[in-house]
Amino acid sequence: MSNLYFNLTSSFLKALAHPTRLKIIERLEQEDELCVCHIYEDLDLEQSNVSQHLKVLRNQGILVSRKDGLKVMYSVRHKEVFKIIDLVKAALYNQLKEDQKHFRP
Amino acid sequence: MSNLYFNLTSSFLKALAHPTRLKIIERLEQEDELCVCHIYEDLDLEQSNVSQHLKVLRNQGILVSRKDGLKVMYSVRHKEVFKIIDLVKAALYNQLKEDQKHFRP
DNA sequence: TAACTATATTAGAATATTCTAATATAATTA
DNA sequence: TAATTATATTAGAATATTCTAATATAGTTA
Repeated sequence: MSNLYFNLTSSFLKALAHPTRLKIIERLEQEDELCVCHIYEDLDLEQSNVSQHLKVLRNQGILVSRKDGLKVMYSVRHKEVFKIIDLVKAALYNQLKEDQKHFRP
Repeated sequence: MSNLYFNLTSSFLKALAHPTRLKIIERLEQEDELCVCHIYEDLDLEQSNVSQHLKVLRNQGILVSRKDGLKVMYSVRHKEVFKIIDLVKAALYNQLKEDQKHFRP
């Protein structure tokens, strides 16, 4: 595999690798499409901070946005993203399950 | 989902999100188990740099190591990791394919 | 046990990420 | 058109990541 591939892949993963950005993506799995105002109210975060995180995700092609009057509506571009996060969750679950074994009383 | 879950997930993703660490994991998919010396020679990197990256991956539970004389052998702990990276690759591929459409001459 | 080999750790500089606070932009409505 | 609303951008401080170079540790062999 080429250097380009490793760089693109790590950039993609880096964009996902932040608690706030994962929360945004989770909300967008539940709601399909949300305006910025709903996202930062739901997550109880600063508007500018959420805007910055949304920019990271959109720049990486993970989210798309469209204007709707004053609002900007965001949504996940490709559903694969949800699958990736689910797999990470599964991997973490298996790791913790195995770690637990070594602590049996 | 809890804050703990988002933090664990983002830590896991962050550990994967580096070109060198992705290269290490790719080599370990081809070879199953490798000593540090083979890894840094293959990737043409500093020994201490590779040791640091291996530490990140092991701390996150992505790699495991065992001693074999002077050498330390590393391997991927759970194959799910390969699947995660493959899915990222697929997502990137689909994104690029779609981007391409908008540049048709 | 001294020298050697493989790996790990540390310090510190360079760079990148993240947040807050302030400000800018763009669309809407009075 | 002025005020309002929703979002984006910027500056800059705080923190985190990454690399190199030097050194430490641990196991092996002469």
